[in-house]
Parts: sequence; C-alpha cells; structure tokens
Amino acid sequence: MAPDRQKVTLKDVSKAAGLSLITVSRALRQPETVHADTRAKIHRTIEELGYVPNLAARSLKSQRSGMVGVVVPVLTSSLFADFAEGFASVLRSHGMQMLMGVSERSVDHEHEAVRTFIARQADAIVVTGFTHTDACRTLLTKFAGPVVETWNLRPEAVDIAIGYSNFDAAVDMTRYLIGKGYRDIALVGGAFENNDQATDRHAGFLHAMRGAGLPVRDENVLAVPNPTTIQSGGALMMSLMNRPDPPDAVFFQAELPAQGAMMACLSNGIDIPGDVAIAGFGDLSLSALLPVPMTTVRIRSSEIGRRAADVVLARLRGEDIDDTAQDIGYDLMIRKSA
Amino acid sequence: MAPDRQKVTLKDVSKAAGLSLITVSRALRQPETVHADTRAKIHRTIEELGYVPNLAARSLKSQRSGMVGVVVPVLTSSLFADFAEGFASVLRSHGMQMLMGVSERSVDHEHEAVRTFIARQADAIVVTGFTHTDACRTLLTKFAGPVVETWNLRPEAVDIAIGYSNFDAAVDMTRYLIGKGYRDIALVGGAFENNDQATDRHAGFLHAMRGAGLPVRDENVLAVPNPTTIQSGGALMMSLMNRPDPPDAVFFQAELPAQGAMMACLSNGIDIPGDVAIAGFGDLSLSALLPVPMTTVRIRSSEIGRRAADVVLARLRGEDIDDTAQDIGYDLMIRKSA
DNA sequence: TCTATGATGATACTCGTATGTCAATGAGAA
DNA sequence: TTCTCATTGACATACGAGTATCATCATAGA
Repeated sequence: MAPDRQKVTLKDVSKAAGLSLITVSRALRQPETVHADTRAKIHRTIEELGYVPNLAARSLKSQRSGMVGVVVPVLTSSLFADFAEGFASVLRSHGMQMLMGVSERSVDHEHEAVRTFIARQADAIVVTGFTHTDACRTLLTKFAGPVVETWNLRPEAVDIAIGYSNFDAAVDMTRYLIGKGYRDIALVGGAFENNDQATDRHAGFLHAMRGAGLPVRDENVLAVPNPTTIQSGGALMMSLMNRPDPPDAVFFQAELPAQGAMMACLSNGIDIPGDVAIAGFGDLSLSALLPVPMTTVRIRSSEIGRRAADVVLARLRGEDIDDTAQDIGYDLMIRKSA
Repeated sequence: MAPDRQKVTLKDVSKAAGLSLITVSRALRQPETVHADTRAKIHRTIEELGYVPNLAARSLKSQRSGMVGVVVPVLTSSLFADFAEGFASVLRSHGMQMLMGVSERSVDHEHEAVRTFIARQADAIVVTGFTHTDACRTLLTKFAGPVVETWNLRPEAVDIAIGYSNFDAAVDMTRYLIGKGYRDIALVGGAFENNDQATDRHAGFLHAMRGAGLPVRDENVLAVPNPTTIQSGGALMMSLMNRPDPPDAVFFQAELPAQGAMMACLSNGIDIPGDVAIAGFGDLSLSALLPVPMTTVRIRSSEIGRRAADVVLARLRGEDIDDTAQDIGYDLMIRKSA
C-alpha cells in the first residue's frame, strides 16, 4: 500500500460514504439526529480513511483550543517535572493537552512562552512564580481565560495563586535550626534575580534570625548559579568549611546543592551534623536515603500541579472560584542532617 | 484601565491604523512591498492594541503549525527531561515549539498522543522507542511530515531512527563484568512489555553471557515495576542478597534502582564491590558522586534530543537526509562499584 | 388521503489569516 | 504631457470544521 500522504478532511469522509458533509458533521456533533446505520457507516469510513479532525480549524471556529499553557523554570528538576506531570495527567483525563514552555528562569523566555500560548489560543495559562516582565504581566492581565501563578503566594496575583509561602517555610526551618542550638547559620540560595521564591526564602531566613536576635554575617549569605547542581553545592560547601571560622549550620534553599554538599562532606571526613548541620529545601526522593538522611522542606509539587489543573478546569466550566489564593502548604522533614 | 478581554484581530489593527486589511497583512508577510512609514505606523498600532496573531488560523491557511510533537515515557527521569530540554531548545532557536506527550510507557497513551499531534497539525513527530500499537504505526506511516524514533536503533524504523544500540551497550557492560571475573551475574530490568529498549538490553546481556559460556539462572533475571524508583531497587537488592546463594554482580538496566541498591547495601553493611558488584544504566549526575561511584552506561540524552531536532528541521527545510539511522553511541563509565 | 415525524441534503456563512488578481492613486522621470 | 513605478485598496477565495435556515423525501399513523 502506497502511503497516502494527503490530509483527510470531513468532506473526503462524506464523499467516500456517499453522504453529505452536514450529515457526517451531525453524526459527530449531534449523533442522536442521525440514523444508527448511517452513523455506523460513517464511523467505518472514518476508520478506513484514517480521518483525524483538524483541531486548528475546530479551535478557529469554536474559539476553544483544548490546550493549557504551562511555564516551568526547568524540566530537569524533579520538583517541576512532578508538578508538570501532575498537571498534565489531570488535564488528560479531561481530554485536554498541555503546552509546555521552559523559561530557564529568564523572564524574557517566560514572556515569549506566554505570547506563544496566547497566539496558539490556549484556554488557560499557568506560570511559576510572580516575577514577570511588565509586558508579560499586561498580556496575562488582558488574557481572557484563567491565569494561575504557582509555587508561591503573593498579594499581587494577576488572577489565581496556588502554592505555599516560601517565606513561612524558610522561617520555620530557620527557627528549627535555631531551636536546635545552631547560631552561626549560613544561607545558600539560588540566584535571586527574577525569582520571588528565592527572594522570599531569603527574607524568611533573615526575619527568623533577626527575631531570635542572631546576627547574619554577610559572608554567610551565598548563592549558587542557576541551574543549581549537585556539583556546585559540593564546591561551595568545601569553600565554606575551609574558612577559618566555618558556620555551624548551612541552610540550602535548593536540594541538589544540599545533596552535593553532603556528599562532599562525607568524602572529606566532615561529620554531619556533628561538625556542621545541613538543611535543604525541596526533598527529592534521594534525600531520605542518603547515608545521613537530609533535614529539609518537602514541597508538594505534584499536588500543586493537580490542584492548578482542577482550578483551571473548574473555571473553564464556568464555575466561580472563591479561593483565588490557595495555600497548598509544605512539610518540615526533620531527619538526621540537622 | 479596564482590561479589554476581546481578541484583537488583524482587521482591528487595520481599522485602528486607518489602513486596509491587505496592507497590514502585507506589512507583516512581505514587508518590502510596504512603505517604511506605513510599516512603522502598523507596528505602533499592533503594539498599542496588543495584537497577537492567531496561529490556529495561520496554520489552517498555511498548512504549517510550527509545532513538533514529542512523546516521552516519563518526565520525572532526568534522562528524558534532558532529552526533551535539548530538543526544545534547538526548536526554540528556530522559532518552533514542542508539543509534549507523556506515555507512562503505555503504547495506548502513546497512540493517543500521536493522534493528538496529528490533529493539531504538528509538522513532525518524535517518539521514544520502536514499540507502537498497529494503529499508531499506521498513523505514523501515513503522516506527511518527518517521523523520528529515538533511544534505540532497529531495522524496522518508520522513517528516521536516532539513538544508540541498547543491545550493544548491554553486551559491552556484561563483557566488562565478565572480564572483571564476575560469573554469577544477575540482571534487573524495567518491565519488558512495550519496551524495546529493555528487551534489547536483556537480549544483549544474554548474548554476552552465552558467548562467554556462562549460565544465567532464571531467578537471577528480575524486573522492577514501572516507574522505576530508588526505593524499589533497594528492596529488590536486599531480597537478592538475603538469598542463600546471592549473585556476585548485579547489572541494573535503570539507574535509579541501581542507586537505591547501593544505598541499601551501604546502610546494611554490604561492601561494594567486595561483597557484590553493581552496574547501572543511564548515569545520572549523582552516580559519580555516590560514596562508591557507580559503574554505568552513559547515555547522551541531550544529544539525542538536539540531533533529533536538527534532523527534523533539516527535513522541514526540504533537505534530504541520507542517514535515516543515526547512531549517537554511549559510554561505558567504569568507576568503583564494579 | 393527509399529516406528523425522522432522516438527509443544499446553500450560505463564520472563524482569522493569507494570497491572487485587478484597480486606483500619486509622484517622479522621460 | 505621458509613461512608469511604488503604494495602497477592493474583491474574491482558500483553509477545515461547524451552524443556521430552509428544503426534500419517505414512511408510519390517523
């Protein structure tokens, strides 16, 4: 069989079935108005011809695309991958698809992705974080469908916010460390620019330290470059520990560098939490299984994704959402490393 | 400013600019045929109105969507995430987008995703593996654009294959283990059904063992359920080691279970590679940093993605591809665990 | 025989972008 | 003055799915 590489349209189906275009259209849209035998014949023909409806044409006519755009900073973090998978699986169970954009933590890339979503007639838009270019914020504000900002909670939401308080999470962990008797605590964050989550965690840390009357040395607030990696955490940890006055605890705002730091300590005979305590943020599946299980903040990534999808679907059904800010929460996972 | 939630069309732009629709259209499509002043005015108006072109309409007319569909088994494996990111970044640099489908290793989900790609007028389709439902294979064969099957090499490719030989990789690693003196080698795979990669690795292992005249005990060929996790690997490893006659080496066909197995051994005082050797497959970034660095097969995930994108773009430009099967290769990473 | 009902068809139009074929205008060159 | 060319416009049409508005035909029941 020579593969026929032509697109098959509804019209082709109607011709092949010896029926009119409208009858075929009706058989698909209002099946009850078409005789069962005719319907069967039509479906047989569709099968034979391998007809696949053109959703571009459908969405042009119906003003609905069945797609939701989602921007994530990276795909190679299992947190965002879990988030995206949770989101996509709920969408799929409702016959909708996910358009994905990866911003690499650049607001310009995010803006570009949002523009594309709008151009492609996405029914809803989901972004990570609250930091956008002005133009992007304008696009989102003007956008006709639901807009969800995730992974944080902030008063300045465009439409709907679904996440957790990065500030509170950092405060809680810092207070736990203080309560454990640590005094000289270092903070290792991701880069702060264009990242409200990192900014809020940073602020939460400072708030808790000040509240306890503890000083924060400037040289104890550090950043690893994006994307955060295991390697960078290890290197930074060793440079910290090789100082004349190393901190007694290090609070990592990202999980991979925390894991790398622990590996580096283990390889270099530094005892955890004896010589120095380590706390992470994110709780990857490996963290609990490390030789010294990691004390960290668990983020309910998948639930953020699923909840965001639920809210989007509800809004698209026309339901009113009373909670335009939904707090998913987080868990302090107290283990051995701090 | 009350957000105007109407869609702005080209017509709206033409009215606002006091020009005809065709002139505006020409300004965007054949700019050189329109006076510079007029063009400037049009672009100003577009800016003011926040016009975003409707790509559904454009692709209906132009028969080109600017999207490529990609199916991955899971997103939460950094191998496939790297692959997807590599693919997407090349696409983006050429002004195209990626439509993503997650199959969860189900051929039916894959079929569904491919159908959707076709319905959405994807310009090309990329899938992982060579295992499809008959109907899906028919869809791919009939599809007008380029089709790329990745992550393996097989003679029965629909169109283009880009990957590496899973069979050869398994043979090489097995021969390495045999060469190191291991004789009673266990194989722990992912589930085999609908997974040509797992099947080929399995075959490669058996081939190498037979070639060396070594027996393979039935109870030494095991599978962890999908999705493969760190936890399942640890549990399975302990059940293996608690047997009266444990193997002297275990070859994991997936990296997470291998990592889990190593963690479990370390926690239970089993020496690696003294008591038992462990080899993995995939080489995640953590593998080299484990207390006992993992001997494993490195897969060039990101390169598979980028190369696939290059080939797709070349074909869409109308170039002929002479290599319809491109071998990206793999690396044996010999470290401490075996 | 008349009418109600069910099933199907013909025609025209929409959605937003894009193009092909003329036509009209004005400015500058021959 | 006449010709040419650059610029813009008018009109028709395409893309594929889908709807609105009649129209047509056959059959069953009154």
